Amino acid sequence: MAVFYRQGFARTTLADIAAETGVPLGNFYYYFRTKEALGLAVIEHYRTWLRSRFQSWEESNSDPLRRLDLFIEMTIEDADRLAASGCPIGSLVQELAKEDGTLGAAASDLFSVILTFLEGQFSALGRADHAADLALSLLAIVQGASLITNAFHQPTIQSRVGQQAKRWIRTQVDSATL
Amino acid sequence: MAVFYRQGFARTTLADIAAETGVPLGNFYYYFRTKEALGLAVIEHYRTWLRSRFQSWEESNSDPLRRLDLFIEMTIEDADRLAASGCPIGSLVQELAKEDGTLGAAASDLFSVILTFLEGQFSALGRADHAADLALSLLAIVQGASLITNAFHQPTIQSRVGQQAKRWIRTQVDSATL
DNA sequence: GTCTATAGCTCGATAGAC
DNA sequence: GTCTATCGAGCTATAGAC
Repeated sequence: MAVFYRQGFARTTLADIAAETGVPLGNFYYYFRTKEALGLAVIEHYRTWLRSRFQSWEESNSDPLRRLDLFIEMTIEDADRLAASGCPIGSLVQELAKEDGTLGAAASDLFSVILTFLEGQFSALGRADHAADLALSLLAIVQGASLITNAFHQPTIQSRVGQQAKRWIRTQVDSATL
Repeated sequence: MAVFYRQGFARTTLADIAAETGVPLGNFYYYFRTKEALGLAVIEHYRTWLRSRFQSWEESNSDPLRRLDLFIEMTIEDADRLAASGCPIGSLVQELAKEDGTLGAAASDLFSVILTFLEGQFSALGRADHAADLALSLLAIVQGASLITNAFHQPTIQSRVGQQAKRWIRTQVDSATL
């Protein structure tokens, strides 16, 4: 996962992973039939990681607005990694979306998991009418921020855009409360 | 440019370009010393294209708010291409940002060109205080939208997020006018 | 300047000893 | 199950005829 994240999927060779893990090259093909299968396993890991993250937020926090803040703050706390290699999920989606097939669909499905969570929070905040649009916009701004953060290798960008996103959410929620 | 855009830089071979253009493989190395030099030429083309686009908007339209709308509408009109292959500039930046060196820096510089234009419009709208942050946020939301649009291959996503972005701009500008 | 052929290398995947 | 050696395909880049 670490090597795929740092270098991207296509640019990472099995020899790279073998060197970093100490696992001999041939062993991978005992557990994974192809490099694509290895990629699918990584995507599956991200999926379960996302689900457990969201579940823990929903259990430990009853305020939907606070949960949306946690989502944004997570990316701000990760800003150093984002500046170095971008969002691990976003760059996976971007790289694999262009090639059709199983891998691209599996990666894109990670966005569905995120969108479902965000939509739930906006609905709970009284914006069930446009929850889907608001979720799309929030995911877009966070993903775009991490792309720019990575492009300029400047962690502060993620934080600056993140603060704007928090303010934007409040304008959307306040207009519903009125 | 078309093949790089559809397939990405790394995944595109010179044989692909030769097949699509009818230019024999060896000829490329008469005009470009390496594949990287060919990539730099493509980036340079995008840069001049961006500059002429922005200049034409500034000449034909005196309202900065209208110019920001034009920027968003451009991505909406391009939604079909975005759904198929993502933003040509954004995917270039994403792919090349991870590898250091000339190519990544040149690609990221395209974002600087866009940000400078957006910043100018926000400043003209009376938000000189936070023009840089607003420009970052607008670029982020448009780039993120195109990533999601591409991930799900659904052109409508770009339009839905674009409308949200237009509304967001107005809330930022109105608060300055008050 | 244009084109063909191919060198030199790297990668994913496999064979087969242990 | 673990590991080494290597095959075959495909890539960038070059050599050299025209």
